[in-house]
Amino acid sequence: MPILKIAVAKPLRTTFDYLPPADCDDKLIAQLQPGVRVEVPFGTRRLIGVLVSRAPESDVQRTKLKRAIRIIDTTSLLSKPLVELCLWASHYYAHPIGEVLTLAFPPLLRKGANNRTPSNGVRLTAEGQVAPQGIMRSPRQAALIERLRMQSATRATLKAEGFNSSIIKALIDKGFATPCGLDEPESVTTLTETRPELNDEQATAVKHIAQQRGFAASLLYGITGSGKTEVYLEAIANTIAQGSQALVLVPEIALTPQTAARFQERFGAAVGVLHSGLTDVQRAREWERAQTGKLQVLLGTRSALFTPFRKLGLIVIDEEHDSAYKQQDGFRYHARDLAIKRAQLERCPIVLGSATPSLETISNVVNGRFQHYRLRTRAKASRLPTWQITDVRQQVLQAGLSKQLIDACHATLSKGEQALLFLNRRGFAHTLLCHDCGWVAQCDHCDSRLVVHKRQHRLRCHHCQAQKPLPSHCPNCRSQQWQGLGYGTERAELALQSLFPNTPIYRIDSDTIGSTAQLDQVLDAINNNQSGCLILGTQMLAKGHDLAKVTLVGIVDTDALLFSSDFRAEERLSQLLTQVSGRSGRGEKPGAVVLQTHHPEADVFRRVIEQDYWDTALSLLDERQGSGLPPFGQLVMMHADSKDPHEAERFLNAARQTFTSILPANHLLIGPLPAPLSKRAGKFRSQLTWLAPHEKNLHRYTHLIADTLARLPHKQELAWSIDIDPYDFL
DNA sequence: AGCACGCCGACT
DNA sequence: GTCGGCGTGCTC
Repeated sequence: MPILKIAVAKPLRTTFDYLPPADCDDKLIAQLQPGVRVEVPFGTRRLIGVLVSRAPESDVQRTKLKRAIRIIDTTSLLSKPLVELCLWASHYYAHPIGEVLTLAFPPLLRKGANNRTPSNGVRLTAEGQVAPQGIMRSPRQAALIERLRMQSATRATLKAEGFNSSIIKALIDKGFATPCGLDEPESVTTLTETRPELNDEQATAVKHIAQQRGFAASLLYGITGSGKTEVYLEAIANTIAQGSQALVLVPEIALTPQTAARFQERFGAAVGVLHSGLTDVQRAREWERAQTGKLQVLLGTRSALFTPFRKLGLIVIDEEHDSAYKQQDGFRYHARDLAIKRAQLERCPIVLGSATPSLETISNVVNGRFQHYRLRTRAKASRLPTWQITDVRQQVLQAGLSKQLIDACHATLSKGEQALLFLNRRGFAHTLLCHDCGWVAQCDHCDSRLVVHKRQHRLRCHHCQAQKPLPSHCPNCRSQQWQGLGYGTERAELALQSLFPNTPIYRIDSDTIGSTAQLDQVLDAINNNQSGCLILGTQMLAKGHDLAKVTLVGIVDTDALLFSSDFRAEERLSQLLTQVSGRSGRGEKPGAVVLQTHHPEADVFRRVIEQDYWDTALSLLDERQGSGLPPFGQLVMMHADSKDPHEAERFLNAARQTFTSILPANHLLIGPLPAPLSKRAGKFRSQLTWLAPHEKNLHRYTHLIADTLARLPHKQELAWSIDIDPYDFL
């Protein structure tokens, strides 16, 4: 008796064995592909599961086996490489298989809804698949069955092949075929004539990518404004010309209507866009367009990686260094790393683009696994900015700004140009302090201070949802002598308004910008500004937005990153400084960067200014090698949290005991230590770090570790998770 | 994760 | 005497 191994969308790390539904014959079962959805009884409930594999026998006792209720899909809606990717990812990240496979379906289909609304296509049903003898006396119908067994087709196509609608109808009436939404691929409507003129470097990259057959990974390393997007567009055009589809991933914040418009201008209706703002119906539509081959280009964020394609011919990862590609909760995958795996499975090229590539990627270039194309020329012939480091020690700052920076702003504005001030902290002041007794406003649920948001008249925690009104007097001593410590963007904006009373000031942070459309609007307003303005913003500004009139960038305060315990802090700071400074001087005018710091002597500043990013990264990589940290070893982080102050640590301690006996001596266990924010949202958090040297069968240990954690007795309220290749240590 | 089974306190 | 608290263990 054949057995169906089914994954259900629950945090269970195994598949479950089922007997086929009662009304299915063996031939049909033998044809079922992995990825097919199956409804199954599970405990007391019914669930939609996904077929992972078939097996002749089961290890489970015969009496315990249940029958599946129904097979939902006759053919898998997920492509074969995508199913393989899910299985691989579940294994690599030690994440429950059912939850990974579920991610590959749009929400509408997870509940078992039928994919396609009946439309102009026809495909065989389960009964039609298994060569029914009964209709063989109708040769035309038999021929149509044979035809459809090759591939489903639209009615128009079938008609052209000589099958009139009465034959099709007869098959449908007998239940051998069913209508489905198999449209013809939409033609690429507008391959715009006004292609940008490519320079030699761009043309070389495009040419080489076009020559790649099968899997090949390339880094497109180009400074800001060097025209990476033109290379993407041209490479995609080549892919489409060969009848294949292209997938483009961008970080969440970079997926603005502006970005989408750029692809749509070039490829018209052949472009699909997946982002967080879509409704379930819209999402299912784009998914289906990719799956059936109706779209040629899919532009999306992280999760778009799990979209099925009919024929994937190219993957592009823009801003590949961006940490937004790493999912930070639940299924903690890295979309860039998985994209590389997917390209291998799809046997297609992948292009990673960045002005500041990650050390992982640079390492792959150095050891020859990745091709490397460098774009040195700035598109508009503008020069790199000049740097000025300002020592703010013992200086009296106004609005958090040094005299040098304020003067530079005045000079810039007087020329009618724009200045961008980068301040990576939201709100008014990061701490509310009572001047008379020293009382400080703390979050009740986290181990952190509340941030003053003056306009909203509230205190807000930036680590959980907690907020409360600003107190009128100190709860400790009744004093009303409040002091707000530190400058957030809100406070800086107010202060700037009095320093520059006649200058428009645009503040860009997650408090002022609610949607990508809104961001687009503000960016448009800035680009249309004629007489100079100030732009004040957080991280949101560091990304590749085009601000052509900015000639001065002020980096107000990044000193916190100098002392971060994160081993990637210096890499990140180098990337941040390079990216932010790249905002300066993108037009014809040269740019300047003013960097404020309490540690002007720090190595990282010298490197970023004197060397180009590549050399900085090579030095960092060298240092990384000595420590055995990624990419020279593998890091795994185990998190636990609980309302009980000690339970999480107790749990991880017990885990560590077991691991010590499992792991070889050259593996390093660190902790358990309190998480950097040891109390967050009312939970006490602890973490155990595992650093392993690279070896072929590392995942074997990973699974032993995950199984150990799953088996370890613990209180109900304790939650644990495992993070392979962690990015954030918060 | 759910959901059921299971053994101890305050209510119709 | 029962309703229900959430501890623990299973789901093919």
